[in-house]
Amino acid sequence: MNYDAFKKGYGARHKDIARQVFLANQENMRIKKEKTAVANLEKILAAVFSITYKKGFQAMSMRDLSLKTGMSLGALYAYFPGKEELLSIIQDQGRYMVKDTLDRFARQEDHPLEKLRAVIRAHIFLSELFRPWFYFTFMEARNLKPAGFDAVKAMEEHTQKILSDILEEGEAEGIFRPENHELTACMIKALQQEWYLKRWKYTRQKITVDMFVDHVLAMVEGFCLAVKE
Amino acid sequence: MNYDAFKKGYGARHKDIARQVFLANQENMRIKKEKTAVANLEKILAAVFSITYKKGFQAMSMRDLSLKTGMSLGALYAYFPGKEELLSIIQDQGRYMVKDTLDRFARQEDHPLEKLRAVIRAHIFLSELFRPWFYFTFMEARNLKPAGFDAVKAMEEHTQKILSDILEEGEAEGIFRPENHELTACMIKALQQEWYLKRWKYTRQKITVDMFVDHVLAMVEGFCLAVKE
DNA sequence: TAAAAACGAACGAGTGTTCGTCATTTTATT
DNA sequence: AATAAAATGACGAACACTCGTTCGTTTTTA
Repeated sequence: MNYDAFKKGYGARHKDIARQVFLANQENMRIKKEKTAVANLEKILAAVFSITYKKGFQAMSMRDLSLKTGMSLGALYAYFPGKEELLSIIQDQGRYMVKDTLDRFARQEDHPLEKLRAVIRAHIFLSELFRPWFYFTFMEARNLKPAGFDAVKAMEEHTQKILSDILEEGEAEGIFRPENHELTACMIKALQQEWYLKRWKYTRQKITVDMFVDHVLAMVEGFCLAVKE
Repeated sequence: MNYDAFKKGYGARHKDIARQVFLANQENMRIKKEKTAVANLEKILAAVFSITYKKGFQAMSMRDLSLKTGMSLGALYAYFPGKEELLSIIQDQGRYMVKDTLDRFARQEDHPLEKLRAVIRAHIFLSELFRPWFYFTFMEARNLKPAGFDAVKAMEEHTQKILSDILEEGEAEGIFRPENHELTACMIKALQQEWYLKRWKYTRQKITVDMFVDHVLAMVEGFCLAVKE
């Protein structure tokens, strides 16, 4: 599966994500009608990503956000209780998207090697499709309150476990070499993260997602696969 | 070479780094005597790292810094022209340390495989020794002005080239497999960065630098080494 | 003509930075 | 060795500004 195939198969678009955000936080919003809420949330999210990509969430002022969205300060506060809560809302949604997708792709395959490939691919392709979300989630995690940051850590360890479980399973079947699978899972996660943390580099070097994914898979398989005698 | 050996062999300590910072920025400081300057710079740097690790540089106020260092607001401004310049000073010094060390270790070895190992090890061990510098350099890079950020990009590509050159050289000698060495260099850099970006994870899982380095090397060599017939 | 949504001036708290003043150390002179 | 003079460094109140947030009002929608 390449990126285009993934993109077509993966239903959700930016508007759908905005709708999910609305439904999940409806009780904290003063906006009643879904249509207006979703449309404006989409504008707000896009503006947040655009502004914070360059200077970070802390440095983004509500006036920046007002200017970028074309909405007034007062209007913005109808969509979220405060700046800090806006951060949590985005982080929560970002985590939900990743967890939901990875679990889904892990269940689709049966053979450990295919499962490993599917999960690694899904993560990188998803991070390409929702790059701003991924970048934001990583870079702004430390601005969360302790409870929020704990959720980030838990999520990191959850996705790590998905990978190490697959490796474990594959070792039991004699497909993968015996190794420190926890550590290998960490390495895989590091490689995945590279893609959305340093996109400027790959854009400049004209390296596509598909090339990147293939290289990651080659590297992981070269290390993990049991040598055939 | 393990971390302890690296640590002993690597001369510079925190005080020496503070001295380098003083000598490099002496003309912008109102402090004349080296001894006082170095002692206070050490306090300032430590305070900056301690504060920004949790909330980032933008969110650190000069009053936070004053409180943590025990120095008055007025005194702080005798050591750097302004908050933004303080950021550049730390970033510049961080880059200088990495470049200087990597170039040194690359020159020490002759055989491509040994050179590759030495450079990878040196980078990770250095990031362990000066973890706050590395974390700060990565996380606060986007707060720099365009010129500063360009320097960061150039540095990233310089260290990538050190690695890809070694791989190229090794391929010519038949030691390494023919591959997209640029991309492999990127992967190696991603693995190295993982160590200082997610230290909390490795501390919790009781994984030492030496274990981490060995795993990275095993992975890289498993992928790069030509198969012996 | 209500209900819903958007508006933006106003508020108090917190920001980076300056500068006149004071304490301390070094140098020069007796 | 004692003292005066000069240089150095530290201090923190004060300034102009920006921040997140509120709320009474106006505009738009149904």
